[in-house]
Amino acid sequence: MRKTNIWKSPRKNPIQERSRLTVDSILEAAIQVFEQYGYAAGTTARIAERAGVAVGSLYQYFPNKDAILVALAEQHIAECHTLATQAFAQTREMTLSLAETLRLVVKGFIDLHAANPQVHRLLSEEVVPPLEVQQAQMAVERMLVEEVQQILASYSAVDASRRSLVAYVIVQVAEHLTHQLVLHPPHKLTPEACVDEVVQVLLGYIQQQSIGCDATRMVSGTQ
Amino acid sequence: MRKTNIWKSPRKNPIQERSRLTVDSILEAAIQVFEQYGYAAGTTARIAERAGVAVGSLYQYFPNKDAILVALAEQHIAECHTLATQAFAQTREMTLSLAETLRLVVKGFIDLHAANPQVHRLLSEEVVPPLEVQQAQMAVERMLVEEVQQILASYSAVDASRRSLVAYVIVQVAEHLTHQLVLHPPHKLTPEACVDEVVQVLLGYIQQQSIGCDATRMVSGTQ
Amino acid sequence: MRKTNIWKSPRKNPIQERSRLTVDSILEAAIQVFEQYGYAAGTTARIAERAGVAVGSLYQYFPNKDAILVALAEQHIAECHTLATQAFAQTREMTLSLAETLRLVVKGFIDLHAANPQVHRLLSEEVVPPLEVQQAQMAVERMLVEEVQQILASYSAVDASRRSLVAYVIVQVAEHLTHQLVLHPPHKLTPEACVDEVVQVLLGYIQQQSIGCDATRMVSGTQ
Amino acid sequence: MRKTNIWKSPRKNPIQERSRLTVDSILEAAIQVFEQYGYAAGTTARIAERAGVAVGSLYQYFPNKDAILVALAEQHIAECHTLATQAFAQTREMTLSLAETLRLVVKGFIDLHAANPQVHRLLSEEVVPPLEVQQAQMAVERMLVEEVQQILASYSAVDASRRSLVAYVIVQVAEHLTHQLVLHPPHKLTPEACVDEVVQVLLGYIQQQSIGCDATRMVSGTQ
DNA sequence: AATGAATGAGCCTTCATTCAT
DNA sequence: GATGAATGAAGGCTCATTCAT
Repeated sequence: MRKTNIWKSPRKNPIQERSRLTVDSILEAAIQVFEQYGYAAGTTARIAERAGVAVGSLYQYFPNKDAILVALAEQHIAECHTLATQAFAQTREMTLSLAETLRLVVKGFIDLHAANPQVHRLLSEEVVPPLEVQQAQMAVERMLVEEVQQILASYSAVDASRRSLVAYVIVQVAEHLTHQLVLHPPHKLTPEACVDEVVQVLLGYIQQQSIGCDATRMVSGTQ
Repeated sequence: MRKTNIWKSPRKNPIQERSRLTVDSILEAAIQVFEQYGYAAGTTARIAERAGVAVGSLYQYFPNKDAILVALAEQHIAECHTLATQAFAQTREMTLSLAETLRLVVKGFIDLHAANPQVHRLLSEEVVPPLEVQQAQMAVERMLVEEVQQILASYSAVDASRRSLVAYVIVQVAEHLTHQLVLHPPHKLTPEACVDEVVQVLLGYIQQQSIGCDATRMVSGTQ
Repeated sequence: MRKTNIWKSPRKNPIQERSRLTVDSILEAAIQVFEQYGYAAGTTARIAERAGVAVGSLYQYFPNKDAILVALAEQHIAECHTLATQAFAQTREMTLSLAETLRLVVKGFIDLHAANPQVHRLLSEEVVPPLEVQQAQMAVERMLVEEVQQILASYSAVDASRRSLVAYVIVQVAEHLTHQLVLHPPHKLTPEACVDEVVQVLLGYIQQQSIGCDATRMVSGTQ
Repeated sequence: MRKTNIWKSPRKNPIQERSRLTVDSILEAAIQVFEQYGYAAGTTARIAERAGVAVGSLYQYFPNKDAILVALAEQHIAECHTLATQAFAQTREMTLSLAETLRLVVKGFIDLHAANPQVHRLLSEEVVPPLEVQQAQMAVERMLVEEVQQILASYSAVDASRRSLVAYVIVQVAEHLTHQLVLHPPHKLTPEACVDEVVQVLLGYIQQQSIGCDATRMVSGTQ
């Protein structure tokens, strides 16, 4: 993945019915195989076998191994985009407290990760995807940051000058904590308790903003 | 890495001067090569070449490729342990506000990651290390959580019943944010400003604790 | 061969026509290459080259180098079994003198060795085959000893108490002499003359039995 | 061994005391290592280690790995020559029956093999030695055949025209049977009983000669 | 002379990719 | 379009041999 940077787009647009089924089964098989063996050791032969097709057929739809990962990435990113859009739409439709809104957002993040933990892990950790995919990932992240920023604005929770930075940090924290949660769920903690905890982190951070900008000074006063 | 789990210890103990030099150059080269190509594509030939030795020499000191990573891991973990111990020792020696203590802790985390960002990334993301190494990693994390817990206790900042959980979350957040900071330093933000931001997140979370346990209720009341 | 004792079964069952041809050409090439270079220096690359295929094809049908030898062994042992069965069946169908029967048996042994002298040499001398193959070899030998024993019984040539031992010795002698004959045919001696000689050794040994059990005493009396 | 046919003589004649000790320890170690790992897998490093010297020292006395085997061979062949000469000298000094003489000869053969079974196996089976060594081996064998021929002559046991052939066969049989005996001693048979058996084979064969030259005719007459 | 670290050709094996059927 | 046998470059690793110390 890192070595060969030849990322091409799928060879053909599978319009026909059977083609689509084949492509889907290959992608599904790829997820399982990459999860079980990792990307490097997840051979095309194994993917084809699990998909129930011949290697040759695999190469009929994907010009090379990397293209499978790209397809997976694009699919995953699109899914994320949809999920995020829906979640934020909800927060706008309903009239909620900041905490409840945050809970909804965090819930959305968890859904994002739960959708395909393996693919997400693959893309965010094991592999360095092609620029094209990286940009798509960053676009989604930018969108998340912007949405959070709007939420902050709508609640007048944070000074405008810091809103962008705070939103970025919130996305980072939410991203990592939910990621961790989905991949390594801590026993002795119900999913709801987990969400509560993440919300507390974010809420605490936001409330901190209205107290003062300089952490040291702020806390000094507290003591 | 995932497939073959044969992790052995180094072949010979490099006592002699020349040996140590060779081993060091191999480890240094390995870091660079793994960083540039990833673990799977980071071939032993490339490592040897960059180290300026023959492959044979590499295998004189490491029984196989995985052993190089283990050596790297052990070296890195030891370094982390030392760094963490020192940082926490400082917080105890000096009389500081909670915020200042947190800043010291965050500074320690950043040093931890800055020491060998690539190796850290390799171990925490790309690769599934042998149990032995995993346990060492977990031991360090447990130690971090415990130290943070003691800090919380010394400041009576968090209810005893939640202290352990809060400490765990703090370590997670600090861990990820500093990791992100070191690997992808956001331009338009000085390092100090970064530290401030992380401290605010943690501080906000901690102060949240003294207000109420249930985030929703707590915030509802606030509004 | 001695070091790594990982013997697996062939990777896939060659059902298709082309596959079988490839497998056969590989086995044939292996015989030649092992004969010319010995097992250790008979590299898979050389075998593939002589077989006119790529190394990859070799590994499509054999999981590793040892598996080739195992296949060779099994093939050879099966051939031996068939040959031996046929030879002994002949001796039963026809009414022959002991000498003529022995000649038939010796002829069978020679055919056994002539079938694949190189493979036989490989298995019996150069290499330590896996237990599985060893047992098959021993099974064939046991069968030979038993058949010879029955012949001895049918001719009442040897006292029952010594029949088993004598049969064992006969097989040993026949085995080695014919082996030697096929591999290093002595010039100045026609094949028939060779057979005659072996038969004389065996016949002499058998006739010795009816004279007396103690060689020394027996011969002393003769002088 | 088969691949590289570069057999040179030892680099230097170890006259000095310490040198001889080193050479001897290397040869002794080589025997053990070749026995345990086989020739191909018996590395020079292991030999040196077991001999308690550095690899470099090994190469001070032997130009390459094969040279060690040659030295072993020459040593072994010389030993065989000595042993054989002594054994046959005995048969001449004493006045013995043919059977007793044969027993002495067989005893000699066993001593030959018992001296260094491993080296003998190595040379006669696993490895194709250089022409030089092969010739030395053949010279010893020729000597054995000649001695046996003289014994046959002295006992007027075999017609002069067949004496050479019979002697050759006797050596072959004795050679193989004793070889087998030493390497795979059959349980349920005392060493003495083994010797008896071999003597019987040989004696039977010899006595056969005085009956008739053509096995078929001879046996036909018997019927 | 002795040492043992260094060397690198060469071995076994894998796997992405192609192409005849 | 589908198949899967064939391909061969490339990777991990070994070990006979050399040479600076």
